[in-house]
Amino acid sequence: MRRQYPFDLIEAKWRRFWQEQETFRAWNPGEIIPGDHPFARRHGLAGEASADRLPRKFYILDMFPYPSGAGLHVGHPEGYTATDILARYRRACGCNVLHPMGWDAFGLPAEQYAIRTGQHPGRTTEANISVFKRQIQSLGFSYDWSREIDTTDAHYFKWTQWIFLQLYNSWFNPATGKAEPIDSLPTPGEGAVAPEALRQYRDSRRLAYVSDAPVWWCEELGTVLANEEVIDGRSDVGGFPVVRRPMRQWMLRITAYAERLLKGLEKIDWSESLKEMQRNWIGRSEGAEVVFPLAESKEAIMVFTTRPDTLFGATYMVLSPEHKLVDSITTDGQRAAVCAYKTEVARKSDLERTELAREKTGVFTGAYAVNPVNAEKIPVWIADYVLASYGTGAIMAVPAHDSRDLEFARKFALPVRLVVQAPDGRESTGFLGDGVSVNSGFLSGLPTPEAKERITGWLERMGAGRRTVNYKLRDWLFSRQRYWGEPFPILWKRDPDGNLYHEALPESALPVLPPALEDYKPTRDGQPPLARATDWVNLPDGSTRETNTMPQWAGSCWYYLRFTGRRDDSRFCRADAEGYWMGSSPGGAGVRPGVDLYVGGIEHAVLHLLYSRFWHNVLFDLGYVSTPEPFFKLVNQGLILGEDGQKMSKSRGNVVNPDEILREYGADAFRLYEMFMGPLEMVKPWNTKGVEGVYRFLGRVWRLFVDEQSETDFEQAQTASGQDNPEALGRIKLSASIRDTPATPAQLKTLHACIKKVTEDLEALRFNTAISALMIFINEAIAWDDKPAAVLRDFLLLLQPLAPHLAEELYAKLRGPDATDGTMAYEPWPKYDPALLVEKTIEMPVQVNGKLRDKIVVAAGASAKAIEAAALGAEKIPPLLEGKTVKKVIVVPGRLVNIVV
RNA sequence: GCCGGAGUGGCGAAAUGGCAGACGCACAGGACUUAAAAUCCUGGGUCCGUAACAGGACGUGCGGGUUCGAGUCCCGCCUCCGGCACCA
Repeated sequence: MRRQYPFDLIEAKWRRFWQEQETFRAWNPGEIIPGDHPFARRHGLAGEASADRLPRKFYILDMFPYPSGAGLHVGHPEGYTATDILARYRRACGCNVLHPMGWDAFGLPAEQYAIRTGQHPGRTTEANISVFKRQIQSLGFSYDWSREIDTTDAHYFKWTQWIFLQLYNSWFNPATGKAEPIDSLPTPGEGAVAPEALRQYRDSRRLAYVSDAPVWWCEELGTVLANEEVIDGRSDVGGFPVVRRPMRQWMLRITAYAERLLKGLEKIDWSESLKEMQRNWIGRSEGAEVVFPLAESKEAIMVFTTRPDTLFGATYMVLSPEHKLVDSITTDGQRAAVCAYKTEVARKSDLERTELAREKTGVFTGAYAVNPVNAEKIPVWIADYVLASYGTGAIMAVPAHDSRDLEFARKFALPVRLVVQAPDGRESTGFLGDGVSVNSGFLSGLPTPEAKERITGWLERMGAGRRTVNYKLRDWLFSRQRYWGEPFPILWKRDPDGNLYHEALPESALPVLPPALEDYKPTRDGQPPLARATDWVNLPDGSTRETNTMPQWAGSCWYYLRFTGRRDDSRFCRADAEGYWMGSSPGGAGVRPGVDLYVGGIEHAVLHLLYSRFWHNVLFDLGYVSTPEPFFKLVNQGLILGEDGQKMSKSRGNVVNPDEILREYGADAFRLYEMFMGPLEMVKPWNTKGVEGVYRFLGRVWRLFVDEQSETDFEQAQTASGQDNPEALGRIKLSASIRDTPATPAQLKTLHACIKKVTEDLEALRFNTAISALMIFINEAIAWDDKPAAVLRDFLLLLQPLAPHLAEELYAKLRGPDATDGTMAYEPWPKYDPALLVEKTIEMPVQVNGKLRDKIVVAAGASAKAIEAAALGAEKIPPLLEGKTVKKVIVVPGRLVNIVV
């Protein structure tokens, strides 16, 4: 295929220009803006600008990538192109745009590579970053590179460690619903408390705490994982089996924020599906805790239920096999069976345990509990369908109205008692919804919601239970047994009695750098690799360093805050910069709280997006940030599939490398195609033929502007010299058909229809239809004999966000050699004039009984009556009405006429 | 099972309740060319029909409904994609 236009020279030229001129540098309040910067010229803002003088801010953020060794694939630039178009559009609209990029570089692949090669992961990370950066820059994105971040850079992770210290030094005060300094935690009881007891009490309340509870251990990866990283009993990364195992680990108390994380969703502009995923993960359910005393002992079983109204229907109870009461309540007669069952359950993997099709299993403990509502003695079983990790690890079983309990009751011949009548009056076992209580003593006759109220009140008065809310969300397991992550700023010490305790390092000790290691390999027993660096671990005073590292998510929890400034070793971010860019300080009307637009993949729905909201809430409570939510509007770009419609993967061999596309068609065509494929949020297959389509469009734009002869001369000179000479681009002349002539009404209409459509589509992120509007303009304009320069100039302004290199080159030609400004990036966005779009005459379809039969042409302002008359008189209409009576004529002026017979 | 999202030509797709298929790909025909590529022009949902032009019927996953009028709204299904799942 013949080259459509010299995109390689044009694109290289403008990328260099933007870089050298710092065209896309974003300006913070208080910074000195050079007078010759196009931003200063546009806004008349040379010199120092305070926040209230700067224009309205717009913060457009991409989820920063993990720089893998494989380089960029075509999925990365999809979101980046969308955000770049918006960033350029907002600049043209007059906003101060923050559009940064960085590297989320701690993580497993670099470490695994280090294990194989013995090379320090920092070196591979550096190499990968430079590949990613070159690829990303080759697409002409308007990032402010002066704010680049690398999470593995000590200047950055110093502040990740610092935020950990803030978590460590805080507790969640339920009375205020906020995080507060740990020093403010009231001491328990009266009078003086022993230092040892006080320390333990505080440690049990910190937002970062140590726990010995069972955690997910992945032997293959040699580390523990968070709930969010385990999918169907396997690791999210690599798909290796994980097992439950008690280990001493650092946890973050995200559960304290469950309600806030839920509530916060109401105020932000995210897709309903994404919000729903977070809601499901948090898993709030309202219900009651009910206490069932045991018949033969002083102990009692606490259960959680969302259906306290069915208490009269509880015919047995079930403890999870791990429940702490199991051993003490089991009778001698049942002990052998219970032990055997527990052993069997412990042997099973979690995958097997949660196997859905599995038949229910369980064993009777021999014990009986007393139903508080009717003093009935009901048997206590253990079964693995009750999970230790949810609620209280015990349930009251109401087989008539719970499908799992029913299955279990049928298998073990336990009684089933109906206590809810369906709204249609039927009484049926297995009815799960709301109805009316029956066979339920003082609840009988009450609709379910009222019955719930009544019984909960009764339980509270009797001291047998209380209203409560339960969450599926678990605390965040925050430590990993890996090398390539942030070390914890924590020391372990022993008190005079020999008890081990932890202590935070002071801020002055940050950053805590990881030690040099020969061997990065994780261990099979969970001993972190850092423990091998004995010189690093052991301090002269006898204390030892924490050897776990933070998970990959730590660095990405707050990077968007770091972007609000440039490198600053004295604080995690400046309050004035944070206030301006996160939108809490003056910056014009309509400023949104948080990042204005955040674009990234859906895969982080319950990982990064939940974790960073949690950190942000804590930082907000502690007064370090000014908004409660980090990301105001969030959009997930859809996956790009291979040409075969399958997910791109190395093994399928359907991966498309952007470098090849760029070489063949250039960055502008690549950007345009990624956006033209379809709506941003949809899943869509790649088709390289489609790139040719938009490439041809750019060729048409080029040929519309340039003089054919001068371009032919240019091409021949290039071929003759055998090398690409960027200077020669200047010899290509504008087409003689472009003149400073006034535009005809038809030309203006074409232009303003295009302005309207592109403006509306960019506002709504409909890039595919914005591009088709540009195509329609070119298809018409290419036929014009005289091309008014002013019209084409506005067209280039519309093209600039989407295909910036070509637009800049043609704009420079149009402006002529005397023009002073080097870039069009800050030229004001064109406005459309609705008056120019008004038609003098309108063609309207005429339907008979809803079927299109004819068309009429009427004056734009024609009355309904006149339109009706014209429709009835239209050529093809009278024959169709013959012998029939017209019942009604619907006239929608400007739209259509429908004659009903 | 539950919660989201989607289903429109050969393909990617477009359509404030108002002419279904804009724009693009692929395809076919033509112009230019010694030829090809590139470019430019033309065509196109399906079926019936005609020498041709006309003309007609059907058509947005399926079945109903509301409406003068439904791809769009409502009810009931089917299929695909994503997420959650013995969560009491």
